[in-house]
Amino acid sequence: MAANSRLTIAVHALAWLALAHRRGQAVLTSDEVAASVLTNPVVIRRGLGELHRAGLVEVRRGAGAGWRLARPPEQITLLDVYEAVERDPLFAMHHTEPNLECPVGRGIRPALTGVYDGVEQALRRELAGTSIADVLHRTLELTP
Amino acid sequence: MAANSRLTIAVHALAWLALAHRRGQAVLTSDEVAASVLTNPVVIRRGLGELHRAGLVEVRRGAGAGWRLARPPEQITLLDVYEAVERDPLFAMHHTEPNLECPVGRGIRPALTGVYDGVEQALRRELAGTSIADVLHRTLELTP
DNA sequence: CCCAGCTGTAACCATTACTGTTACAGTCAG
DNA sequence: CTGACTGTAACAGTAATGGTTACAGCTGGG
Repeated sequence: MAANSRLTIAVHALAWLALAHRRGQAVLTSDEVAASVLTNPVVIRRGLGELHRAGLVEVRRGAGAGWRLARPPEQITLLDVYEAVERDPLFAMHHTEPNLECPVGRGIRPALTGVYDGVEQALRRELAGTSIADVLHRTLELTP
Repeated sequence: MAANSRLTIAVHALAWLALAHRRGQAVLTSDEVAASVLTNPVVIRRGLGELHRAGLVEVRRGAGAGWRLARPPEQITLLDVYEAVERDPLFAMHHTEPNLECPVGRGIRPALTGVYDGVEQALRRELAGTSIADVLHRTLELTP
């Protein structure tokens, strides 16, 4: 499925913002986040930009600029993050329309749409059950 | 996520095999399946090849060759198909290992692995609840 | 009011996956 | 033996991703 790491990068950045805030550091620059994720700052700015558009983080420009969470980490779920960074549906339909003269070709798309919708709902329910605060908690728990 | 249509193609092919069998046609060639999906027969042979490796379909070679379901469509779930055609996990980790000197970089991977596993389990449960027979039923229901 | 320091974004590259296509060797029922 | 079909390699076009450089735009603090 050519899985991407955007959700991982975004959650990592948010958890790092949450921890920094708890430690008294109001904002982090894209360079500072990139130093934890170990990637290029532009990749971080792109990812945090999507989260900003979704209202999950705030950004200050100019001197003393940087990023911070727009609301407490308990109130940001992985579903919020998923919706912010993921555009495509889980499963794609046929690239070209199937043969409508075949009974299967005619009815398969709406039938699959129903099933796929159910799967996406299940995935969303699961993602909604975990917050950035939960992730941070488990992260620190695992590395004493 | 660069979603692909392999699951869709595979389910379409299986539903078509199930219907053809019900109509008295023992096997279908890749050309016949391709005519319903409207794609190249090689694409079908590739897809059905994966299903064959997973034991979901049987194939006969030589003259009078073709494909058929290895077991009744009620006993083939979309989870079976998903596992046969999808290799990558739903969400990828960082491409490069994060900074282990950062507490978040150190613990984020196992923390996310736990969450991602839960999501995949939810997705699998959902897929396991639908069989090829169900899909065929809904397909024909929607196109009288 | 200016400037250092940072964001936002365009542009480009290498890599990879997917779909579609041609070609051809291997297989086997009749 | 042969025709019909499978299995698979090889290749092309398209697209997404992650990484990188470059640079215009913004703004708090001096």
